[in-house]
Amino acid sequence: MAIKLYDSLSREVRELRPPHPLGAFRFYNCGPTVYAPAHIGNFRTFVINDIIRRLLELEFGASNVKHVRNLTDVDDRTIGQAQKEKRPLAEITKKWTDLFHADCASLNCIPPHVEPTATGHICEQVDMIDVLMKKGNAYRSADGSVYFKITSFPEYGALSRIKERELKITNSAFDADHKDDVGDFALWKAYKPAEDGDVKWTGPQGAAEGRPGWHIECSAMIKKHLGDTIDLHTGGVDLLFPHHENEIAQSQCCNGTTFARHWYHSEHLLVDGGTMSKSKGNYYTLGDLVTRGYSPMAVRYALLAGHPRKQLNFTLDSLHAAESALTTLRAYRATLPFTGTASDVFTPVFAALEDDLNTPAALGALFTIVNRRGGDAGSGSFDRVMFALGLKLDAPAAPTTDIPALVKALAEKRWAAKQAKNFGEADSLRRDLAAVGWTMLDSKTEYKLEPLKK
RNA sequence: GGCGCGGUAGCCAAGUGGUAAGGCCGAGGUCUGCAAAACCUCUAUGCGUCGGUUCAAUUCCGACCCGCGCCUCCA
Repeated sequence: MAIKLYDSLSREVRELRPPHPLGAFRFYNCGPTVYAPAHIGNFRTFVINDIIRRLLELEFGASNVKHVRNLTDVDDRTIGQAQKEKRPLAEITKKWTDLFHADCASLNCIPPHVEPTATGHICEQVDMIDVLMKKGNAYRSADGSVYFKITSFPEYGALSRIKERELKITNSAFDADHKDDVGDFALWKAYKPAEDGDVKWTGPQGAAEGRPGWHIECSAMIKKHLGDTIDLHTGGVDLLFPHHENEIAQSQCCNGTTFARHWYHSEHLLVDGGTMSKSKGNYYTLGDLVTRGYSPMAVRYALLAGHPRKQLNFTLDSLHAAESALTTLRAYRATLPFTGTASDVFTPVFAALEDDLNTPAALGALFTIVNRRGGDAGSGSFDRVMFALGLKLDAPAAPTTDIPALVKALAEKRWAAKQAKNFGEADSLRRDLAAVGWTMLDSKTEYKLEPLKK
């Protein structure tokens, strides 16, 4: 089968073309800015991109996919955070990079093959800016910054359909900058001692010391690690303009060829029907949800429960639903005969995924099959589905908690009473256990202790 | 103002020009001393409102109402 995916540039669902003859399928996904913990909205995008990665591997073979995702470790926000904490930039970005990696692992996201950083590619960025200045696509401003001249690129706006004249003229746009045109964007930002601390590098020829603008990093890292043309470029919708529009302008003017053959943008996550914000109290990181007793796998499931190109309303109830659904899948997996991957009972699930990444339809198809039982479903074919969705069923439903001695003692007592068929006492002890927040799950020969769910 | 998306059962959420996937919750049942798990059954004559096209519309068209996103560095 072929993977069909919406293309934001042509605005139609198109087949993802096979890798070009010279090598692997080149896939770039805009990564996080590492100045704070990523929130679950960020992870919606990364989980969706993880599904794309998995489908590409299934379609073209794992060795024929090259996946690159960057880390933005120098920009206004990272520098601002370093200044606020009065610590070196690298220390701040290392801390949040480590947490990001840990969260991705918890969510069972396959790491990209290359994870370049902006600070690790200053030369490459400067080189591109040099070329753009020489070609007349960029100019130095009075303060030594360098701007891209959007009128030099007639196709500017093709991706976002935003025309130059529609850009709002804000005060700040003219106050702080020295650009010729509101639409022009920074390739290089001149050093500002009051704001930038000690963060500065030697700039392009003729420019002041400073740091790269945000957009150029992706263009430079893509050029270095994937080449002048890539097969798929993805990110959240918010990046469509200006970030991706600007990437196209920079890369195509510099390289003189098509930048990305396919663009894909996932929609935002809403929480309780609205935008997440710290002030509304609906801003969640993965850590917040784990602290509340939800498993990372349930978070992943919940993030897949809506169509990636539609806003998804995330609620704590949806996490309950996800935990229950995963329990059902675990139980189903346990009933399957041990077999290879030959069966095609799960074809509808893959068909849904390959039809523009319809994850909710895929989950629907999966449960339809699960509920019907029968067919020649076996563990191998089922595990292949779980791989595509990235659902790890062997992960515990919730982190195990240490069992207090008191609870253990009560449980032993009740088990003894039950064995003696002293059911009155056994029931009474069950109530005592509930009072301290625990419950006993009996089987014929043994029991298990679990914390009571709220 | 410009560009774009959406309104489907208590909640979340697919989908189609021909009569509403799936998950959660809820109800009933089987099985367990009880509880839990598991399994079985049930749960939208209805898809924002009003018109139109059609043999047939939730699905196409128009208007309207409501919600959401982006419009210079937010995934």
